[in-house]
Amino acid sequence: MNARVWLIKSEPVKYPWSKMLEEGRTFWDGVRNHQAKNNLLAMRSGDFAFFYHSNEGMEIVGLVQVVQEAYPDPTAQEGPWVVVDVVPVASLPKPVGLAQLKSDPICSQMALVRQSRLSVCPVTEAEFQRICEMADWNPPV
DNA sequence: GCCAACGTTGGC
DNA sequence: GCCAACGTTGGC
Repeated sequence: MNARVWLIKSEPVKYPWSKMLEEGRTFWDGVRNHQAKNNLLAMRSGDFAFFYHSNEGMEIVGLVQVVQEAYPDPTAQEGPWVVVDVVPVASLPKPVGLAQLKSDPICSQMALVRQSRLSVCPVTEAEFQRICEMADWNPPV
């Protein structure tokens, strides 16, 4: 695939996957970390992102697609913060938990695992394939 | 509930 | 410019 793959985190208490499905489209706000912001800026329309539940659940539950590239965060008073717009693509048949990722030779090297506080991180092609496999899912790409 | 990782702030 | 103090995130 040409599109790149990312992973975005959300606490289910604040914005669960069920709400993403319900709303159909949202802007991804709240990023206040420069590394995460740079990742948002690097996203292109058509890129995909796994949707990860942090804190509670601690698992990848779905895939979204970027439909609007970075623009200023409407919820930020000031600063360089940006958001992107995403739409849900699919729920994973089997969510993939953090423990599973950690025990997998490919996925244990993920930015998600190595840098637990980074809320927007890149996913490699190999990691993407492996996660789809673990999720019992054939990506429509 | 605790703690590690890490970013930010402010004194010097 | 360094570093201690502190706040936040997120896993356990």
